[in-house]
Amino acid sequence: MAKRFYSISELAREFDITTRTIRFYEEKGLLQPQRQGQQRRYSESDRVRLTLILRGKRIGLSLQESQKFIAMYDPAHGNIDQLQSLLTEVNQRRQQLHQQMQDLKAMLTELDDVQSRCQQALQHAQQQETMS
Amino acid sequence: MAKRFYSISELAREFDITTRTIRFYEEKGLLQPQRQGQQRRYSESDRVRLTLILRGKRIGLSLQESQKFIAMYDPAHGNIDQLQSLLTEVNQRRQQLHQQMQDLKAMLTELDDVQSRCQQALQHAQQQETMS
DNA sequence: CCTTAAGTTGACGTTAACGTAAACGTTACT
DNA sequence: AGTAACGTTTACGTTAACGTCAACTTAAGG
Repeated sequence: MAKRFYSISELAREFDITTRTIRFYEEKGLLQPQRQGQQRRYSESDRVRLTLILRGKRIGLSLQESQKFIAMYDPAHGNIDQLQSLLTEVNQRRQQLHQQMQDLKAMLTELDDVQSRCQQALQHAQQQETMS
Repeated sequence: MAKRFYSISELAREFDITTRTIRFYEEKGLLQPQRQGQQRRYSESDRVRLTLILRGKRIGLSLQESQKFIAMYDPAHGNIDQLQSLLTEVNQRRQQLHQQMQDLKAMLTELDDVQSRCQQALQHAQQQETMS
């Protein structure tokens, strides 16, 4: 089984971020670790939240957006209206993510293009070099 | 054929951004429109650059990063060393984009999960409602 | 007891990416 | 001549996401 609890600097090392950053996330309401006296104790679920936040950052989400995403995941949506609005939000997010997918694919093929042209150019340049 | 030139507000309308934003991108060296007297005239290639910038933003790139991407695209890389370092940079970028792809896919499947659970809950809730 | 390592709470500083407002010029009606 | 509609520069304001101290506490080891 995994470890029961983590200290702040353990998490910082694991994810290669500073402790300041972790405390900042707490300040913004993205994490709520327990306390043992003064010190913060991070549970496995805190750790998961942190990975979600950082994944969000990698794809360009703001902390607020990541917060909303995480809120979507846990199942505490009581009445019908809430469920409805949650569903519409889910669909909006899906749209956005699909758009990002398209953008990523486009950029990747463009990179392929750059790469092959670049290699071509290298071939020529190196031939020139051996000629001189 | 497309239009020869665009005014700043035309582009602003088309891309749903402010003229301030466009001038800001110029300030940062991402655009270099011609001038006709005082006023800026944007060519088709300026317009393309703008779309690239905005696409970059959608996937979470900073303006500097977009700038580098765009710089990669145009073929003005003279000597061998430059070509080599360009190739390594291309590969780094590719890595990063692939990571983003993974992240996106993960989030999308999680959204699928949320959605189905959400619909389940709605079913139950609505049944409850007709019972009362 | 002293030091060292890790933790804590303020509080101010910084960078990116614009927003906002002032003060002004140019063209185009009417 | 007046007044919109569009453009310009300059400059200060703002928000997010931390960085960077400073001043303090707490726990562990020699």
